Amino acid sequence: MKLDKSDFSEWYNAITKEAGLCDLRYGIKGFVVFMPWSVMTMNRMFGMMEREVERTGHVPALFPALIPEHYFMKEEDHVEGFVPEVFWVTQAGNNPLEEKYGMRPTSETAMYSMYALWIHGHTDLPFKLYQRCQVWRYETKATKPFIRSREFYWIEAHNCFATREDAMNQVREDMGMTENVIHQQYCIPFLFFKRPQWDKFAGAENTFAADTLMPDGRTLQLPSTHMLGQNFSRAFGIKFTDEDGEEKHVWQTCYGPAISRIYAALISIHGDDKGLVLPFRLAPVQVVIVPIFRDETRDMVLKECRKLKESLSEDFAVKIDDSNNTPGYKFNYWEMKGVPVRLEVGPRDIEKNEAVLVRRDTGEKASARTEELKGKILEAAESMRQNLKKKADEWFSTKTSLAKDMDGLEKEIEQNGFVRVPFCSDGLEAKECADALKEKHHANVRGSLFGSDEKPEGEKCVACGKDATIYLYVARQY
RNA sequence: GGGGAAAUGGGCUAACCUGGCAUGCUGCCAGCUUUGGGAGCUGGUGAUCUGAGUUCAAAUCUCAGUUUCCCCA
Repeated sequence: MKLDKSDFSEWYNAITKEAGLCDLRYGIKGFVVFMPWSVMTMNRMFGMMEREVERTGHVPALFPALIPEHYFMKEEDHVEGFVPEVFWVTQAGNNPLEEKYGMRPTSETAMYSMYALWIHGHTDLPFKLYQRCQVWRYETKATKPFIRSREFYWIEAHNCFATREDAMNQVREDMGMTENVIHQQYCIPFLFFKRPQWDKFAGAENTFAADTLMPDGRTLQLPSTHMLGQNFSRAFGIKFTDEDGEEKHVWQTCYGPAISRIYAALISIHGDDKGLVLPFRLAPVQVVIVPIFRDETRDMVLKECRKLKESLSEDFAVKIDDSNNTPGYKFNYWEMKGVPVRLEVGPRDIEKNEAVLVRRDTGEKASARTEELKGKILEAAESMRQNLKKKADEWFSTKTSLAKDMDGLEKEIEQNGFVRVPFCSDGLEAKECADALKEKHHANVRGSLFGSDEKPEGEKCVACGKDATIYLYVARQY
């Protein structure tokens, strides 16, 4: 099987099949079977993200997957935004239900109906809860495994605070978690944008989203964190008595890293023409031992491999490939799977008390003394993490360009990536301008760069030509 | 949301135009054999997406459905 990443769409379809990540043959549109190799990595991703979420004071809970319609309808904007993509349960057994139940597309309305019962006083705050679950959305856009499907797997954290300021600090903490895990550990680069008003989460005051880029230059939204203000707390009656004895509505935030989608970015950004390249800590098999033997050396070599596996298993996920395939086949197979470290062990190595260590990212081979292997593997693991991150960051940093007018935008958007443009506003009144960009250039406004206070001076909006007040970033989008 | 293409053993595919025995590779199973970059031989296993229509006869023609892929919004 020949992979060619220069045709990303083909590469992506091929790798999901060849590396055994998912099976599209289930037969319901947008519903995909995730297979062990992807699930094992996503489990590790979940684990790291959950540790981070708990480190920052969140506790876990699990809410029902079904949401009664009347919960769903409480917050007006939320209804408008989400109802078109809800799957509804209308019948149980042979009996039609009196009230239909929505399969959660996100859990605000499920969780906040309970929050209203649980939160009473300021000592209950901050209130930080998360759950790991799957959600369902009736997507009308083209579905693609992991990138966009009608059922996906995520973590959602839902927090309540006494003040707007506390809530805004949570938004910043969410961004920090995203940096710590998704950038530092998954080695995926992104920019945080403040979404324009016409593209925020349904029911939120403001939405901040981490956008990465796929190899074809189109952007993919990773976690977003939302400043909900008091929209939901008013709709659901989540109130607390403050120190001053006054009853107030809580200020809320929510944060949603979609692990299955982040996985799509992970495999796409790091993969190459030989297959997946997995960061060491996310690999289901971190070290694969390939024994090399002839008939007469077979038993001896396998015995040494087992000894080696035993000595390394305490620290790493190790597998011996003792199948009857040839070494070349095994090399290609495990490279396709993205296993970070391969150890080749044959009679020549055993004689010298060594093993050949091969790292997946560079293909570099080096012999190492058996007793030094653990250290060498740890070294390679850290070096690969840094290398993957550096490579991805460097590529990503070249993918933002500038344009001052439509002609410039037309030219730059063809190179793909983000294009920074002067814009009249990011308020609702500028939606028409955004629609114009979408129509003319298939370019989506992603928002203003968070934390940047760059102001255009004397520049005109690329769409309407009025005085520009803000720089926005646009990109073609998944 | 609009348009196009496709669907044949587990995977890839031939046959489809011009209706009549379903081809090859790969995988899988068994045996032999083989191992420092995708080995070989022998035997075996396994398929026309679903439903309707036309016809003596449908993988092939017609219609509908489902799913997948591509392009546009």
